[in-house]
Amino acid sequence: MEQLLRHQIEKIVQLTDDEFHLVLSYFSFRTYKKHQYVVQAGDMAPNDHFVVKGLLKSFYIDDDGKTHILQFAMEDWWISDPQAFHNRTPATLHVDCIEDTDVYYISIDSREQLCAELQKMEYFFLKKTAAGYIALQRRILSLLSQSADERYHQFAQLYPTLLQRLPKALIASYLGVSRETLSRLAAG
Amino acid sequence: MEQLLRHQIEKIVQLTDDEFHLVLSYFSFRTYKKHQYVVQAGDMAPNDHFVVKGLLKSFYIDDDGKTHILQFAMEDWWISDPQAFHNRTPATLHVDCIEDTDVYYISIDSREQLCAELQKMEYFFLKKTAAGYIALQRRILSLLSQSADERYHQFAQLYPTLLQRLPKALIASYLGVSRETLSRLAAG
DNA sequence: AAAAACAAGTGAGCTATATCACACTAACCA
DNA sequence: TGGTTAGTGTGATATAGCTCACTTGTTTTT
Repeated sequence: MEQLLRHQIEKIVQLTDDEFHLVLSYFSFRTYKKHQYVVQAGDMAPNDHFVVKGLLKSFYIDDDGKTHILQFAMEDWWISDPQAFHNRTPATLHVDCIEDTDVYYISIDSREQLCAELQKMEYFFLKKTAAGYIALQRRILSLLSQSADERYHQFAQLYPTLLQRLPKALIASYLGVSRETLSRLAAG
Repeated sequence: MEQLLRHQIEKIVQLTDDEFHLVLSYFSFRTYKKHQYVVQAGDMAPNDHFVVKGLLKSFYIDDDGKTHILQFAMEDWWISDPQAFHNRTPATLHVDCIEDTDVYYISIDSREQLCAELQKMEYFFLKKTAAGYIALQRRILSLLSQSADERYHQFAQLYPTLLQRLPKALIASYLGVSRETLSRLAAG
């Protein structure tokens, strides 16, 4: 379970056993039930969460009360309200659990202490954030250039696991398509 | 001119004169003419560019030959093909100049050496990348939840300078709207 | 075991935005 | 300095995707 986190870090920087135990000491572990909220808009949300088991989503509720999904996170992924996390401001997003979920989480303060103590962890977080940035640019490009149908099929190809584990209505909300339209696309 | 770069860094970390000269020694300076390419899709593009003067765009050309603008950059902004930069792979985006432009640029290798030598610069780049990530999330949200009209007026409010300096067709491409539709929105 | 809530599909009509076509003006450059 | 190209506006028509309304099957909940 810890190994999942260690393995993820070691894709980018190598750690001795002692170093990994230092890293781990800055994290906490927690369990959530399906439907439980991890972050609520309006509250402070100073933690970033590494998913060990389960499935979550982060989403925004707009002025018309419509829900828009920004991110899913399953095993080996991270999730938070990044703005609330980095700027220490109240959350504007919600994060909740689609399945029973286990996470390791770390506060922004702990993360900065950890990076000060173990320099290569700052390199790790920099690489991780840059990779996230690139992924978001790709998603913007797909929203700008692809039809609903193309986006759906690309999603299906890219995340076959999520396709199975998620209700279609959530995928629709992530892709920026209505439930009904996605249902018609999925058929063809 | 150097001061612009120094000032931007010092919004996040403080530097002594010696430290700033060290930082600057890792950058190079270059001038571009309007219409000149800074990055061409297919080429290696290992540099990130800090704009001292001028205006640029990064864009993707899709399979139908349509252009989609990912980013503009004017004074005090950074621009690159992030994927090509971070992963040292050939570019998939183009970057070119909308006006005559001056930049300081740094290669990924130089940046990593600089961070190894001056730890707080790694903190600076981490913060900068995180801020960029948050901005992209906001843009995704606006693509998911807002109408063309709302996106245009939000852009106009957020970037009044760009509104004046850019041809409307480029703004349309950035917002994911046709030139004609944007022209009709701009009127109302 | 019944009732309620969730998930998925589908028809009918509507609307925001795209596309195509043309006109006009201003800016650039040979 | 006159010809070409860039920028903008606007009408007419087409269409992808939305909304609303209903059905049916499947999990949860009690």
